[in-house]
Amino acid sequence: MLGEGVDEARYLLKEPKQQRSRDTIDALVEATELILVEEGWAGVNTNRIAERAGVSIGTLYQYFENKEALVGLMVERFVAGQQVALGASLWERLSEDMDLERMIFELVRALMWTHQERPELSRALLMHVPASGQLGVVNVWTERSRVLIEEALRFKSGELREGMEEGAPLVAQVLITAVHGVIFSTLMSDWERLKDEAFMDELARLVWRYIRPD
Amino acid sequence: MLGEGVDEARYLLKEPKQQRSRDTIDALVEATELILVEEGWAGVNTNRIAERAGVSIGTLYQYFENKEALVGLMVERFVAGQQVALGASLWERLSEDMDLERMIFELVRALMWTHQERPELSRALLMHVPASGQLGVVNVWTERSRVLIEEALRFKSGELREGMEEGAPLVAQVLITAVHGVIFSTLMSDWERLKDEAFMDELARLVWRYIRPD
Amino acid sequence: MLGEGVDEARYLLKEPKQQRSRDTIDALVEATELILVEEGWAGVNTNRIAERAGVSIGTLYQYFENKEALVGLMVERFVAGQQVALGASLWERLSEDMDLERMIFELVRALMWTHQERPELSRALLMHVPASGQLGVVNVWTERSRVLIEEALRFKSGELREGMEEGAPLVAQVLITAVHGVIFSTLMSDWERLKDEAFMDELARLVWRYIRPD
Amino acid sequence: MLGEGVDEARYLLKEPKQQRSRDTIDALVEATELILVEEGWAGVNTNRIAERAGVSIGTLYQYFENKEALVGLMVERFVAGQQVALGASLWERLSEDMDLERMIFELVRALMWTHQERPELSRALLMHVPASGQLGVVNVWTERSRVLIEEALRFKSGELREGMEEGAPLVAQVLITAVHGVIFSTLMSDWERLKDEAFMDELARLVWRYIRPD
DNA sequence: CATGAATGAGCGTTCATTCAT
DNA sequence: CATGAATGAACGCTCATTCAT
Repeated sequence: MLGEGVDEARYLLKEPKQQRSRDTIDALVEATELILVEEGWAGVNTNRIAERAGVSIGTLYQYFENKEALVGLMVERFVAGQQVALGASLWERLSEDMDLERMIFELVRALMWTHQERPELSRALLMHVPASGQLGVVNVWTERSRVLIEEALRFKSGELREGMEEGAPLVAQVLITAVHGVIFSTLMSDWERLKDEAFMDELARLVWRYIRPD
Repeated sequence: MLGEGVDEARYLLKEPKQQRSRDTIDALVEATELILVEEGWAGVNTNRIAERAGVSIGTLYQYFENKEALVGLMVERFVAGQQVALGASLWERLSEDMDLERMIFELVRALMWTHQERPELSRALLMHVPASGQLGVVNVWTERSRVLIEEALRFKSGELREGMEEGAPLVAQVLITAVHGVIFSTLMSDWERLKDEAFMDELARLVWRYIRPD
Repeated sequence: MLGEGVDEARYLLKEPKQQRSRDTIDALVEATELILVEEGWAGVNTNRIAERAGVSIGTLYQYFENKEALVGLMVERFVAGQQVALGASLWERLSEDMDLERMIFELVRALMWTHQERPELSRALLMHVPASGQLGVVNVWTERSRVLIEEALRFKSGELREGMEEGAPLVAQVLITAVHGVIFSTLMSDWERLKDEAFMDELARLVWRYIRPD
Repeated sequence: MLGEGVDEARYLLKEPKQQRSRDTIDALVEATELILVEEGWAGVNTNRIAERAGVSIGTLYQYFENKEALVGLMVERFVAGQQVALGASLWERLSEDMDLERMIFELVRALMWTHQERPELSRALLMHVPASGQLGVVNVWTERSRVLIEEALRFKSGELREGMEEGAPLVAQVLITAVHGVIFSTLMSDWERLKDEAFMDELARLVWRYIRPD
């Protein structure tokens, strides 16, 4: 199965039982995202978040122990959402009879595509969240993607070059490191290029040439 | 020529004329670095910087218009220092009669080496400084490295595969994007691996297989 | 008559008619006591009281106009309880044919005994509740005890020294002031000593030597 | 020697070097006292203290790590001031050729006198400060007074009744416990009586009759 | 009636910056 | 020039209380 449930309770002081509560929490998380994107990390403060979410500051603290927990949930939701999107994208793009080269191209497109929908948020999170001590995010993000890709590649190890006998795991690792590395630096400098097909293909080619037999 | 002068005046309220002023500025910049590395961005505040530098807060504001300017100079110096180091490293490692494959390996090592001397500072800057609006840093860093590498590769375009006729510029771009991407994500997750030779060689192989003729 | 009815209605928004209401009120008062003893005055907040009492915050405000009223009732009940205990204790300990000296010793023991059952609550109330504006408590407490004692001493004025012709009222005043004074300062510093019999006897001796004939 | 130096540094973040700093600290401490007396503990908040002291809130936090430290210094100064006053008062009132009875009367007057100059502050501190966790204050206060009195009584043990052979220490203990007890409860109920000479004399008589030979 | 989600004034504290000495 | 005392806007957070359901 692709994607896994998110343990939101970890970030919440009490489980929301009514729809009203859930709406409040959603509004708070979305306000956090919005402010982060529009004003950067410096603008993210609890009073402003509450105001923007249309609730009082007291309400925020009914559901979240502190600012960190709220930001944590936002990040968690973002990462989880991207994993779901990645899973769905892979499901659509891949078929078992594809050869490895084609598959690599599709994997790269799928990976980049997850950052195209809300590139400003991807970027803002990448830039700002580490600064607030949520370093693990990037790692979790990377690790979960790696697992998805490894699964997708499971039956293709026969098409790898010599020296890559360990097969899918290693390819997944290389692929994810290179692709995420490129995504990260692109997000930081010129995120429009993430939508450039030629750029994607070039990146896929980088991976393919690395793993194909000589 | 490798490396270019740094326009420090851009960050300073007045040009330091005596050695004493220069010492004060150096102390402030170094204190900023130290605090950033030891306590993260959250610990970087002007009062603490001044205290650690052994000067009064008033003195800090004699030389810098605001906190941003001081941080800016620190970053600028760091990037410039790395460029000089990279230039020197390339100068040592490269010779004109190397073939392209060997050169790629040396280039990758040179690029990674610049982050090995003060990896905590590289990492801290990457993680924390963008958050304070110094986004350009990474780009400047990347761009300057790209120029250095392009220069080094100038006469090797004959050894590239077809489809890379544009030669050195493109290779430099790919190389720098991939390598920096990997460096960035490694700094964020597991910076000890930056010193792992096998890791460096694998990265060089990635690049080499991308650009070599079929 | 020993002890008088407590006017609980003064603290309640509406008279509880069913047992269920009375249980709710009791639970709230007891939760308040518990929290005060365990966490001090700082821990006493209405949300926590309601939670600990197992009712909703809204219910608390159905019965009490505000926090002060709830605390007031708790204090009132405590003081009233102590008066009843003191009355009962005197009833047990005293008999009409005792001489005054013996009576003094028994009175002192009775007074101290009322603070031995829940010394932490006595202490917590003494320390924390005045701070919230319930100053009168201590006076009421003292005054009611004085009345009880005065009654007990009514027929002993013949055994007093000269200069104490006013008899029981003055002795009661001195006794209560000295004993409560000592109880108060002992509660604040070293409440274990309240159970020390030698300590009680010394205190009784203090009073006795004061009032006895030369 | 009567009275001992106060370790104010324990409460301050940095030693005040200029008169200006000392004035600021004094203003803050006095503002704290004033607010405590006028509005009770509930009115004591750092913003108001700063405002009333005529300085900015930032200045308060230049000298005090937190609210507790400021309150601590105020209490410390008050207790120390009272000790000095008590010492001076004893010095004036006592002479070596006094008999014990006279001495007891003077001691009681001296003890009560220290609470007559600023009875509202004595009372406010007694009522409010314990509630904020500074319980030790009362004990320190009592203990220091006990030492002063013990010293004053040093050569009078010959005039005690049998059973008080331990002499001065025990008398000092009894005296201080009874007198402070009475002072405490009087402060809480009717502090005007602290100035009532007949009341003082009655209290002295209580003590004297306790310790005198039969 | 009971519930508990929501409110918001106000608290303790921080830190970039100014300015009298 | 250097100093460091002073400033004050703004932050994270609490808790007594209200009110729609």
